[in-house]
Amino acid sequence: MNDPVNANEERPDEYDPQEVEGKWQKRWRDRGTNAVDIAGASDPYYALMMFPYPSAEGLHVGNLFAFVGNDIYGRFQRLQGHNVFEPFGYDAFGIHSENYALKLGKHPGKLIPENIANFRRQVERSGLMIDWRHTLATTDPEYYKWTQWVFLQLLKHGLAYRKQAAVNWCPSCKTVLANEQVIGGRCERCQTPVEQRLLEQWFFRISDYAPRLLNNLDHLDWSESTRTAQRNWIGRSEGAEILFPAEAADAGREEIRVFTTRPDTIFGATYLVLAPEHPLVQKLITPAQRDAVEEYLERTAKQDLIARKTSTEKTGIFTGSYAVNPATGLPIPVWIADYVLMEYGTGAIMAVPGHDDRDFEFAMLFGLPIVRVVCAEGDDPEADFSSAFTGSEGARLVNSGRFNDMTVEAGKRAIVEMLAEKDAAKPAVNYRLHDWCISRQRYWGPPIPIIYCDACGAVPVPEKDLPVILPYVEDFKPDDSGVSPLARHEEWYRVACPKCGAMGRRETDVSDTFLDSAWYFLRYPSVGIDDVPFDPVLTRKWLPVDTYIGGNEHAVLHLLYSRFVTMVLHDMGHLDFEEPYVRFRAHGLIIRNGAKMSKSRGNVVIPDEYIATWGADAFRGYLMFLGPFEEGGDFRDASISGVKRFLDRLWSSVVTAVADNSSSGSAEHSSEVMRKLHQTIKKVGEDIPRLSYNTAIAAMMEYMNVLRRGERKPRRGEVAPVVQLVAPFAPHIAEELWERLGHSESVFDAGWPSFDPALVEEEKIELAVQVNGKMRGRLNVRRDIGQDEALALAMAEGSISKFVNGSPRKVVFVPGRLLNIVA
RNA sequence: GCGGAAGUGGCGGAACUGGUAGACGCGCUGGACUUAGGAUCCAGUGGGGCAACCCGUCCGGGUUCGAGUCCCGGCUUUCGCACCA
Repeated sequence: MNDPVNANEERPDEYDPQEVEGKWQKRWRDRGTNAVDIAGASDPYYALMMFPYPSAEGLHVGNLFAFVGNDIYGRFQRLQGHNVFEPFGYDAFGIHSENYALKLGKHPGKLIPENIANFRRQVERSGLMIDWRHTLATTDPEYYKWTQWVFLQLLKHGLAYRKQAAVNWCPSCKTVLANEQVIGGRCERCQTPVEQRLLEQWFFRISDYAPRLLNNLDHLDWSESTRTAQRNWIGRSEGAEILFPAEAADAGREEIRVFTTRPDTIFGATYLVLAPEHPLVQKLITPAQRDAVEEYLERTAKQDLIARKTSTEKTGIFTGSYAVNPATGLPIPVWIADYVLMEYGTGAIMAVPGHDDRDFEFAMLFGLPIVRVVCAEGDDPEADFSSAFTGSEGARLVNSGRFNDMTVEAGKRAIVEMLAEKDAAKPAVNYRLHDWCISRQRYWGPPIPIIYCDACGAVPVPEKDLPVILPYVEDFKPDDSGVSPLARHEEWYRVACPKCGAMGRRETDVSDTFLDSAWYFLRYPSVGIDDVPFDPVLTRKWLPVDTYIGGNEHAVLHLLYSRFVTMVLHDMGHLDFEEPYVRFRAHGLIIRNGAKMSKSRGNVVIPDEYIATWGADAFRGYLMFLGPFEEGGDFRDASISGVKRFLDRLWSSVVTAVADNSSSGSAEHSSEVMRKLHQTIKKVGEDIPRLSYNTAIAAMMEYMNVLRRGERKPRRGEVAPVVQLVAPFAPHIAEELWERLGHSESVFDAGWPSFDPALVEEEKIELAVQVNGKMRGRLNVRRDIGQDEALALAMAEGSISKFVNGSPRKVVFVPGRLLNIVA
């Protein structure tokens, strides 16, 4: 590796990143360069980055990649004249921190401040334009006081409720997980198979907001991939709810409600299936079947979610009862099977084995009848099945009485209409989105502000009594009792009921970390204000967030929850907007050796050593030059040197220009250099808003190549604008060079250079000449050359005209670009 | 299985609405300056051919004067979701 310190000893004016960066970081602190006038800003711009969980390992390149990408954007907006607010904070509660503390045998309350201090050091060393007066940590009582307040607002408006529910339980983390934290039946954090448990939990009614959360997506300026992920997660399905009359085991009449997206296939519904947890199950078991069914129910109840959700083989049992298919009037058996989920739809389905893969598999296994009711064009309606036919395009209904020959779409409408007349069906919409379980049986989170009283029930802690402080306890290790470690601390949870004064008991669960992060962006401008969570005036000035940049791993978790909380606060009148982020861009992932960075793979890159070797500016530039910001890239340190060389050359060009006093002022400029300069200003200014950072850097490199290959030394006017262009990427060197160019103010207050559109256009161009679409030559001509003249010039070239036999049949001319002679 | 994104030199990647494929960088080759260089500077660098030229953007078709870009079919990689009725 090269050694900038030694190099510096030999040549005093050599670029020494450590010295330059240290100098400017200190000066930014001393001068308050990055501080924003929150109350007085006239042109506010809120450039938000996702706040990190302050891990003990410190900031890794994945974090830094995202932060730098946002910082460049923010600094660019500032150079455009905006008052840019770029705050930073810490998502410091949660299982991450707690598990790590447990591993070390330390208290998270001690560990987190150390980690935060380390993060801050790293972030400052990286040169981010952070206003440190507006930092926050979710673990700060001054912050989580308002997290608890948010919970109380939802409770007050009936959007928080408590229910006993089968929840995802991670036996390793010993806690309940949200559906979003279960990946493929396993715990998101430790990959342990998740089990089912019944616990009393607090839920938020996010499913009530499903339609709005879905519909608003159409109008948000967000990365398409993120919007698609949210749409899929919300999972809207349109169909019908259909009633199947059934006779219970005791001869009573029952109705089984099913949800289907394919009402057109009802003539093929040859049996019904209930989820094992379905409330009608007991009523439908006939005496003859009782033992077998009870045995089955017991077996499925014990089974953990992973076995149930990922098992490929179907299991099930006949109840002994029959229901009536309202379309055919025929009796069909009612089965129980665990492939039907109680959480979705009505917990019961009409099985159409001819046209659903799962039903087909089940019917084959248990010998249930399979009827074809939809037929692709040209297929034989009476042919045997080898698999379910699930297609619909161009298909027609068959074996469906008077609906025969209808298309699938027409059949859907007609059949629901027919059944609706008998009150046996109605159109229905279902969402996959479930209510948000926010209870966590852990220690390291904000206590849920509820007090249970024998007389009054669940009583909210009065807002004036917030925060409910998380007590410092040494004994915070979770156990598998299903209750929080706080439930072992009677001195904490025993408290008077706020309503009646009788002795009550605090809720001992804490809330989900995602609640902490669901509203943090509202707090930043108001940090330091302690009587409201977010000041109405400041909020109106700064929010919603102008640009949010973050990882797509939060496409459905954090981004959906924060949209929900914002909508709720809007509906309550606390906010005058209902979407928190006007513009969201997902950045790519930095991988190493083709794999995602992770501690277990041992391929995590810590920025510190790179910054120590190359400087923050070169490292920032390298991260951005790696590939398109929205796609990420493979980290390989080999090519950092390219960016460093570019900065070295910029440095020496400016130093040379400054030293050469003779050329200051209005010296004549080479027109080639000036043209390239103006083209570069234009390109960089267009690329940054598109987050096309890699091509912006390439453009600056190109310009520097033109400049240094020129006949004479670079002059001020040729280098000063580059210092401004490079400033968002490499802020320290830019400040230093800007100062050396004789400016006393920060380069970030110097504005963005403008370009002369007339200068951007080349007057001489290379016109591409093709014959029959094949490249045959290039003509160096005036930009505004006409077709006839170009053709004449082309035909005069022997190397071109030799491909043209006789006179051209056709000539295609694209002015300024290309001439194609079709012979 | 469903959904998203993507396949371009030795490598990372450029190429806005179809119009000069390979910008920029790494690496590599040669040269200069040097006691030396893993520093710096200069030149070259998709493949084939002495050359004229020919071939080249995952594969196969198609549209077009012209396709990396558009259409149809297939393959591969990758990231989400996954018995959602």
